[in-house]
Amino acid sequence: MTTTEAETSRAADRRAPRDRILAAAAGLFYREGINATGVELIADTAGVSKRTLYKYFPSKTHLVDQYLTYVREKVVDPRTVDGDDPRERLLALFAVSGPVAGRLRGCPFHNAAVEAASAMPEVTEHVQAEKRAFAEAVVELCRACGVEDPRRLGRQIALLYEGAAALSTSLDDAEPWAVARATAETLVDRAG
Amino acid sequence: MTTTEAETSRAADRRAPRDRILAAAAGLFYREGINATGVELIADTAGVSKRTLYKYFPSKTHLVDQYLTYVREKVVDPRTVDGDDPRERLLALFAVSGPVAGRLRGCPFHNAAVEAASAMPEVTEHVQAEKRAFAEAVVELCRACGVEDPRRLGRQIALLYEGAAALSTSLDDAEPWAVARATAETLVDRAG
DNA sequence: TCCGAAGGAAACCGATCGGTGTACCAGTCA
DNA sequence: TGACTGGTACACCGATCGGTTTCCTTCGGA
Repeated sequence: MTTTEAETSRAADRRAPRDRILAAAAGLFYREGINATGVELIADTAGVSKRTLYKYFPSKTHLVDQYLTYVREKVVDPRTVDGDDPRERLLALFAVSGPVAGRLRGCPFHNAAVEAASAMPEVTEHVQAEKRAFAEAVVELCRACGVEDPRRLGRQIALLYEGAAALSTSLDDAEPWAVARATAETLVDRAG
Repeated sequence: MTTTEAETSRAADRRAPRDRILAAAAGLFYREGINATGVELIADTAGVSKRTLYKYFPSKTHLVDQYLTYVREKVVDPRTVDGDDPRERLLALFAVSGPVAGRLRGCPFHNAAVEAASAMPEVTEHVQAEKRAFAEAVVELCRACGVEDPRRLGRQIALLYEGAAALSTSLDDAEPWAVARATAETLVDRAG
């Protein structure tokens, strides 16, 4: 008991702050935007002093970068979706991601790329790599469906995904996700 | 001669500054991002003093709003594309807009919505209205094509357009535009 | 020739940003 | 008990932002 407490407290106290900071940053960056979120607010939200934040993340840009890595593991990812039927796994991409209370904010990676613009080029590269990996995973999933031209279909699906994320944000309406799913269904069945 | 000179000089001197400011702001907002562009840089680029800029635009937010109005008239717009064949007019949407030297920056409206985020809610509304009008115009074009379900096809085309704009930005590659065009072609012919 | 409005240059303002430096405090181990 | 470690609280820094004000020049019209 005491040993367990000691262990967890040691381990938790050493790792918890970083995770709390990352979780706070993720929520704020995504909902409020990267440029609109100051490091002080992140620190306060995480229940941590600014000094500690800068101990774990040498700069805001590093924090943004780690945020993207962090969010990749939480977001609907073709490599993460499990199930037997590859067709179902493919279409599962178009389930509106998570219980999005309030405003739809679209793809966090694309948003980051837009906000980073010419500043923070490392963020731009990170997003680029992520999008490439995503498209490749979709192609792989299409290959598992046994369609004739998985590369072609995969790019189409990725395109629909991106369009749904973007348009649902601009319109603040989830309908594009449904349209995208229906269109993807059509394309998949046609390509079979 | 003198009257003409006097007239043009009067008219030009009174309207030129505003247009120059708007043009400068449009280029900078689009290429460098809205938040990353300061009003001082806009004024300098337009060859105008900050004082004059604030004479024509009472705040940066107003300038952003006018920028969106301004860019709508310059961007490929389904209501603007002329030609006889509605099918060709529809597919013309997917020509990469303009001679985009350097980085692809996607849809200026969507970018503005992302950058505005929770700040500048009037910009968000402006973008929302624009996207709705755009989608409606695409549906109208689909109706002119005589397809069975123009609403459905129109939303699909609008989705592909948005996806191409977003994905080409994230990947910094124009290929999504070609994929979108090809997919649109397939959908149009299928829906005929 | 004088006048008055318009505009340019630049200082200035308050706020906020990312990032540091410092002094203090709570546990832990010897 | 006493040093060490990691964290907090908070003032502080320089830079930059959106926006304002002041002073001065210019130039068209009576």
